[in-house]
Amino acid sequence: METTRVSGRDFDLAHTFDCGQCFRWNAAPDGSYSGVAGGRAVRLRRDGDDVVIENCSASDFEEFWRGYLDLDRDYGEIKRTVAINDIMKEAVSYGGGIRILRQEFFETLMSYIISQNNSIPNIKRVVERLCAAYGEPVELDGDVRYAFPSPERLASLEEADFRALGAGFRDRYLVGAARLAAEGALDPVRLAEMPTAEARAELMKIKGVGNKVCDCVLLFSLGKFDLFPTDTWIKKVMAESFSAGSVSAAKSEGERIFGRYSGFAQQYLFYWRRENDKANK
DNA sequence: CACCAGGCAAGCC
DNA sequence: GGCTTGCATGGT
Repeated sequence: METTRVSGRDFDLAHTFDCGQCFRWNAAPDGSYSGVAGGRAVRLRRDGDDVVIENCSASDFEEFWRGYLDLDRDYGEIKRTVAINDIMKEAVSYGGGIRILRQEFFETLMSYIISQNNSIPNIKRVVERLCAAYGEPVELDGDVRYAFPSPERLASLEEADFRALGAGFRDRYLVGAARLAAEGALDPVRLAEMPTAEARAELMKIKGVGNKVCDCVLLFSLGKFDLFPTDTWIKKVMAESFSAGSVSAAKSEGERIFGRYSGFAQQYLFYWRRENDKANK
């Protein structure tokens, strides 16, 4: 099996894949993580100071994984810049191995529509069922995995099909988004080139996409790092530690303070606050 | 049994 | 603009 070796500097597998940004990566008992993206299935394993990507050829790496894993970015500089106070130092120290994955646009859009008023384990279940039912099979270690389905494939589904996967009331949003994407009305290249505010206005026209889902899609798939997605956890931490008492205040404060690094700061805070809550229960 | 989960749209003011 | 309510489903 072909493997590719990369630097593990500022790159921790658990931080990156369990920080809540993605829904299709799973830890094995040995600490490795496997997942599917870009129509490719791989396993990642730490080896000393390196990370080894299994089932990854040199061309797979250059064409896809280098960008997906955001390996050309200097996270040291980002962490120094966002560590502006004790809370941020704590959060950065806790999740210092997070990298913001550059996920595929359509998958991210559909996954975050599913995420609304839902729990992370359930989001993962529904997305996995969607892939198993309608995605192309991909092999890893003799196992069959499934790629995220294309817009064209999902555009042929009805509300009842999404409902059957456990999507609940989000079924009509998913139908609408899949059909828009299949029509070519949502061009990720064009959206990525647009200024953040314009891209937001464009995405928010989709039923089922509000402020938070919109910001997550733009941050986690199109590299709009100047956004500070504000969910229930970020609302909590911004109220507790930055005296920003409402969702709108939390978002505008976060973006004012962290600027072009808002998305990184948000993810350190989210991971730190949510994991600490789990630990204290 | 309630209550919550990486929210949102619609209706109201 | 901001505030309230209903919403499918599964877990605690």
